[in-house]
Amino acid sequence: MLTSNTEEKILDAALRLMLSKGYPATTVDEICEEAGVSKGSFYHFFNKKEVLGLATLAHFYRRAVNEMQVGPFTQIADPVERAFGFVDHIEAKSTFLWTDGCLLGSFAVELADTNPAMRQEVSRMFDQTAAGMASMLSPIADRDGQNGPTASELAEMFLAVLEGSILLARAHQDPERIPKAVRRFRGYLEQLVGLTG
Amino acid sequence: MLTSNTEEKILDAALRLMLSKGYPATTVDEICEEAGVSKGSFYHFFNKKEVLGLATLAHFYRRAVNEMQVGPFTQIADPVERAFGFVDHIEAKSTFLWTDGCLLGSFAVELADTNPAMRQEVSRMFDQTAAGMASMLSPIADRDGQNGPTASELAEMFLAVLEGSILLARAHQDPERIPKAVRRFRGYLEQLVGLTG
DNA sequence: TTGACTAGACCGACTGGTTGGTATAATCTT
DNA sequence: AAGATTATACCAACCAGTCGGTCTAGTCAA
Repeated sequence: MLTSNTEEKILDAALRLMLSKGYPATTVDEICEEAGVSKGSFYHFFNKKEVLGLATLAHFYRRAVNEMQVGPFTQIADPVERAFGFVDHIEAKSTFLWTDGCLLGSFAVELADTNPAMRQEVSRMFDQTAAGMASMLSPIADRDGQNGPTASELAEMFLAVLEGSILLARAHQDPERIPKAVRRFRGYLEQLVGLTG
Repeated sequence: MLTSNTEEKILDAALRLMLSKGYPATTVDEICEEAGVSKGSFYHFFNKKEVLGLATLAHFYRRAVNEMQVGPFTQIADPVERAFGFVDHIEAKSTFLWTDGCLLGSFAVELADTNPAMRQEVSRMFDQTAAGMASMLSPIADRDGQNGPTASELAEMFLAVLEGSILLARAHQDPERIPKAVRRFRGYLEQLVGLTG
């Protein structure tokens, strides 16, 4: 193999553990044990725990972005219907993506005050995600006159509903709360287009 | 003095540190230093770190519940107007309450998988808060026929928007996102009553 | 009033175990 | 051989929690 799979085993183990216990509570020794890799190997690939943290964040984000962007909704011609198709797609993928939590949210909660580099990276990823959502939802915002929310406001609200419901789902040990929250947000969007349509 | 203020100094320091860095990353030594208290005193009042964690959670929750329940909106006679007054009150208090984060949310993210007692307590507090919100918002749900969301669904959505926006505000270091999210949620409620009113 | 006694508040040195990180040697792969 | 990779032993710093003991305020008998 061109690139050894040790690095990926470490990333997968780190992702699992950090989602479950958070960044500070996840120890390097634990990651090595979970990945079936020695500590020497670990520090060969990641010279600091923080480097692994950023790599794990990117690992999670790449996967999530891909899952969110690839779906049948991309084939829908009508912009408004495509927007709703996008929301339905998020709903369908939500438990698979976030049953164990969202690493962006976890890092935001745990590291925003103490680790500027990590906070900035999370902020950048949230902005990028919101921008993608805004472009998908803009047909709905456009149909709703001047008084309604803008596309980026809709995206920000969607993100907040998602992150909030992921958090509540963890607190209640009930992953189904995430798709339910997405569906309720869809109801809000339906009202928006219903007002003028 | 009948009861020393050492216990409260410890609780205040613990709240500040745990909001900023999270539970696992906050050390007992650090709390003692921040509170200006010796380690012996700490373990005189709290025999385990987990006991302090639960006490700090209760400390935060008591304060938040009080801030949320006491406000001019309680004087409004019309139920629907009172519901909107409640949302406005949350908006007004939101930066004061959650600029540094929400301990329920932090603990949910960090401890849901590893500390069952803590997770259950957070879950209970969220349920109680949602119940209070549901009773405030039920006049809006009632006015919106059978197809619309129930009062408890509105409350769950409000909670998700709040926790989600608190998280995003931390990620972006922009506390103003919280009241903005609350106002957008208010817009959603306005649409709900506008449909049949 | 005074002195013996008690209970709870408080102190800081200490311990056993864990942490992130390093040094060094062995083992693959080409 | 030679660089890339992996394994093991190890370190200083730090962690939660313990321990023996001091201090202070109050109680109560004489």
